[in-house]
Amino acid sequence: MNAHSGEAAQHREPAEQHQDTGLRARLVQAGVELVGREGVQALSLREIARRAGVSHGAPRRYFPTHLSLLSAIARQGFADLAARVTEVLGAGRPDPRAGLMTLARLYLDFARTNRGMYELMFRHDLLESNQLGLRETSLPLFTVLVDLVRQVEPRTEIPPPVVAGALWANLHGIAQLWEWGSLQLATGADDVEPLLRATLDAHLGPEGR
Amino acid sequence: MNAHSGEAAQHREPAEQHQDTGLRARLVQAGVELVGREGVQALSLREIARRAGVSHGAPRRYFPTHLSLLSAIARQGFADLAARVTEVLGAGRPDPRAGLMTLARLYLDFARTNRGMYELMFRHDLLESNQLGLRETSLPLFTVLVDLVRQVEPRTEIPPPVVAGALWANLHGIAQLWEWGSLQLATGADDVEPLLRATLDAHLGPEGR
DNA sequence: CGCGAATGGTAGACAGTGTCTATGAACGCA
DNA sequence: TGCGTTCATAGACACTGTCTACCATTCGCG
Repeated sequence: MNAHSGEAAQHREPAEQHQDTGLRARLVQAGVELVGREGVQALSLREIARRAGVSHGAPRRYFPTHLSLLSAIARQGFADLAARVTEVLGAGRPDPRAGLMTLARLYLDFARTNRGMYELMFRHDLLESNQLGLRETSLPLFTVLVDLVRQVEPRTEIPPPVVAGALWANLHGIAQLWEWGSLQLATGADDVEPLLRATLDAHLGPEGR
Repeated sequence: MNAHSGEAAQHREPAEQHQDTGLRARLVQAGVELVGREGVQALSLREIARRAGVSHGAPRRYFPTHLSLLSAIARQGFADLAARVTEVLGAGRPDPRAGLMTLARLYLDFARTNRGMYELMFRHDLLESNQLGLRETSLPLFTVLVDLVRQVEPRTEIPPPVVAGALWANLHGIAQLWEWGSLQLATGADDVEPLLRATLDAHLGPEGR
């Protein structure tokens, strides 16, 4: 990520996460807070600039277009998600099956508690999808998923990347349809947990196996 | 100014599906064509009005807001999808498993060939989600899915609606991530078919079973 | 020290958007 | 004939993203 070593530290701040006073970082920060508080539709360029305390023309020096600013905000979201994953999975994790369950729950939880950000992260019409550094941010996450799948089921005719892809798509679909309310309406459920267990059982085989 | 001289709307029209000259239908029609040709972002209220040959204020009489017009367009999309499903599944139904495969393929094919419309149909920020008649349009489709699931696997501890919900979410996720290109990038595949088969096998048990 | 230049932000213009309101044309019906 | 309802037009308003002209610092370096 990053890709912008040139910008970051003019003053060599001691890397304490607090206040990178550069406007670039302030804009992203303002965008992150804004999307968290008011959702994607609040992320107009001018409003972000307002929250950052600058004029509407200021962001243009760092982000040539609105989409590039939104992309930077979304990139922050991917980074946060990845951080949570490594934080949770980094600690000793003997059982890959349990790890996958944790990962799945984490994914859905992230989508639920960061609605706006999650929506932004998958609104390809708002992002520079084909730009370097965006999908690449979510790729290592996917390899983590593939590795876990490979561990939990080393022998099957279906290649682990395909299983992982199907599982990811399933989680993504659940996150989206659940937030939308469609799944509640369709299945009559009010808790996503059974759906989640059914999904993991489906892709990985039943728990006991 | 014109728009009225050449247009006398009361000339009989034999109810053949052709040209319901009412402005309301013309606007929806124009929107459907527009989203099919140029995508969701082309669906501005003023552009739709332009394509329908009326002023930008005209739609307001039939659709109080932009979202209500977009909702009507999306509703047309749901209707088209439902029509395709009943058309394909309506004929002799020998094997529910094959029926589900057909349904799944149809779903993905619809999403692929009607990208803009499919995107619109699930852009809840562009639709009056809690309005009557929208999610209800997709509900019968879901019951069809549940019925097929119930037939193919009558005994399992997981309730058929849950299996159907997970399957639907999976298809939706695949459609979305595939169209975005994420799944191709992640799995390295260039054909969605293996993913589709793996998904059905996962939720319904392996083919032979 | 001094001065040109680069850096980083402001402010205004422009076309486009959704919504609202005032206006007016055409028609049905008494 | 005249009135009222229906239906579309046109303009205004507050936004939006982009572009461009303009300053104000600050820095490099003679």
